[in-house]
Amino acid sequence: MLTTSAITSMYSPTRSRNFFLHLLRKSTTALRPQGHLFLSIPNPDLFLFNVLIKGFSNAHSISLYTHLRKCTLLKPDNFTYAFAIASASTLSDEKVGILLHQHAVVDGYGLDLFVGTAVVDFYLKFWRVDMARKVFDKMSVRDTVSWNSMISGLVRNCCFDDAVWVLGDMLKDGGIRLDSTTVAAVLPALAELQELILGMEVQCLALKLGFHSYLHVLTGLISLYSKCGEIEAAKLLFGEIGRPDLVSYNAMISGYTSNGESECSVKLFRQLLGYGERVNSSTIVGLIPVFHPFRYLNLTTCIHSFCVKSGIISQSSVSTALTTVYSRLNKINSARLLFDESSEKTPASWNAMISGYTQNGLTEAAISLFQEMQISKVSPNLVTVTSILSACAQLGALSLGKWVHGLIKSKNFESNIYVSTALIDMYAKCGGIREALELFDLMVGKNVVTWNAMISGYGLHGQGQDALRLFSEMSHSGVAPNGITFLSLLYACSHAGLVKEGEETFQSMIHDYHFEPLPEHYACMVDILGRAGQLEKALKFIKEMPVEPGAAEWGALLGACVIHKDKKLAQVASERLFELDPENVGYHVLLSNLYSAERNYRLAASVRHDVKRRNLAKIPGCALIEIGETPHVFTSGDRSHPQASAIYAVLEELIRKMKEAGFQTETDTALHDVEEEEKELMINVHSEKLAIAFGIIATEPGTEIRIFKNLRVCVDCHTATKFISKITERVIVVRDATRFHHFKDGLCSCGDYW
DNA sequence: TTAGGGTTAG
Repeated sequence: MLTTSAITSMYSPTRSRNFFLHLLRKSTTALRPQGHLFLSIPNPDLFLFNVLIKGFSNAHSISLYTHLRKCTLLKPDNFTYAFAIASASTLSDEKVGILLHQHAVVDGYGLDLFVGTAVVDFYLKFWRVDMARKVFDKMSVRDTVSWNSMISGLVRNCCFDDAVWVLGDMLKDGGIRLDSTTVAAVLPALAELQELILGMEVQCLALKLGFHSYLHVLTGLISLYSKCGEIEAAKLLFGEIGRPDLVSYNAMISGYTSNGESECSVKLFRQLLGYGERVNSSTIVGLIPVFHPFRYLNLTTCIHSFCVKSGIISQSSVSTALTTVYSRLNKINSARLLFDESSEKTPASWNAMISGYTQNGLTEAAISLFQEMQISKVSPNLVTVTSILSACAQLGALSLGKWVHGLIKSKNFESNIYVSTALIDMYAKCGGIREALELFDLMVGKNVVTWNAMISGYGLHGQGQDALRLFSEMSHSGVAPNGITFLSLLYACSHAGLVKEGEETFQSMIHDYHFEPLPEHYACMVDILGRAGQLEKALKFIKEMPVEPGAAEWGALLGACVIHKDKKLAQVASERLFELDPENVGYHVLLSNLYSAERNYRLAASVRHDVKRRNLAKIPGCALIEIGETPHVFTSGDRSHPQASAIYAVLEELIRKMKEAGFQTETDTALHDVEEEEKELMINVHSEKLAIAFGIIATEPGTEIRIFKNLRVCVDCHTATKFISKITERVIVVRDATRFHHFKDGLCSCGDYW
């Protein structure tokens, strides 16, 4: 170990400076300024200062620099600045580096090769791409290291296009040779951009220059090929490595995973464990996409216990990755346990848990954890707000959504594409289609998800033509549609009763866009035809499908049979459904409704009995209304609300007025085999009617009433709401399980089509 | 040189 006194004794003109430097390089980690021994050296020269500034390369370097300027007559040179600025890059505060840069500029070293390179690197580490770019462009002399710093820094800042452009400039600059670092730096950018051809050119260059077989180059190439879907090429390269290290294993594992070859991925992972290799967080993270609901649960448990045994569970990236894995497996309790046990909770850990909840539909849990996060003084970041917006959208929590929007504005998160897309989706799903459109129109750089969110928003509100118009705009904008785009379009057609347009979209998807329909697309077509009453055509469509029809298609047909009261076809569909998906209670309910409507109570009862026997519970319907920021939830026949008696009185009065205006209770599809009068009573206290009645009490006359319902709105409530909107002169917006209904002046925006 | 918590359909 080299102590400060040792340095002092070594510092004599007789010793060779190179030898001294050599010793220092070997043992800088052992160096700590003890007292001010060094500073007591008589007349230290600039060389010694520079060597020590470089040697420490941390906050001590900055103290030395300050001492040099304040307590000596020495003048810093380009080396001093280069080393000091490089040290400033390791600090958490950017102010020091900016100040040093200013000093260097004043002293005329701002664009020096070494200083410039250090400055570029510094700015890129602090996410100031523009400043780095400015300095780099002004430098008259640049070497391989400065080009490499620029390229790797741009990649770190996710400026992949720029990184590739800079490589192009570097190649044009004839005097500069690229090295293996250059190649390794640019490969991730090419992988991210899926620039396979350019990547192959870079590979050729690496071959020509003789560093193709370097481990870090090969690893970069494996990742490039995997991300471009060329898994075979990646496999070949992996085979070329004699003794792969952990990093190349990780690249190959995640390559298999992202190409859907889960089995290979898991096999390689097991091989890695078999070699007794340590696994790191990247390995686990790279495996995440392998985990689907109920797959590899055993493997997860093994990985988990491995992480515990080897101690890497204490790394927050590992426990965060495992939290994500458990929530992907729908094992949300295990995820929560891990989250609670993790000692160091980074923003990513919070986000993994919050998004785990939203992705499993546990929106209330997501929101309450979000509140806990704020109590813990962890500041929500881009990812947090995106997840919370998704929870708001699912829940219809407009007031929280608006509050989050305010937070986003205050933190300047609006320009992020995930955030703005989630905002559009939130507004659309909470009934604010106008607000959604305003944000959408203002957005620059929309991706396919953004377009999909807006298209499906239109669909949700029954604006089928607008959805189709937006799709044609999308086609002109150069963003390629995906499966979800077509699904959203088809749903938009379905909700708006646009049969011809739906069929055209389906055909265009296959023939113009060469998109192979998935089961969901077929099901959606069945839904379009079936809802429109073309039941035979729907059946024919199912029978002529090139793939075996599944529960989705038959389910859509059964739904249509119930709407159009076709018992015969319903029996055909349900027989298939009970085989294909015996656990699903929804089909039983649909069938029972159909039998009830036909007054065939014996059959209806037998279906219900079947449901009971198998312990398949029907989801109870409930409706939610927000008054101010307080949500009020009602279930059918609910009397638990403090204002229950007032609510029931208003409802009674409304029903009297409705009947005067010609309203007749629709009891056809009610489940129960009871007397007409009694059925009417049950139906009149459906949750949404109670919520609307409360809305009328709790808001000023003329205020729009917004209701959220977990199930599809029933025919009777739909008709009733139309009457109520006219009688009370209110706009009533109801979001049910599949769409929005805007009631006004006795009419609904869905055109009675839902 | 590997990986990373996030948005769209139902």
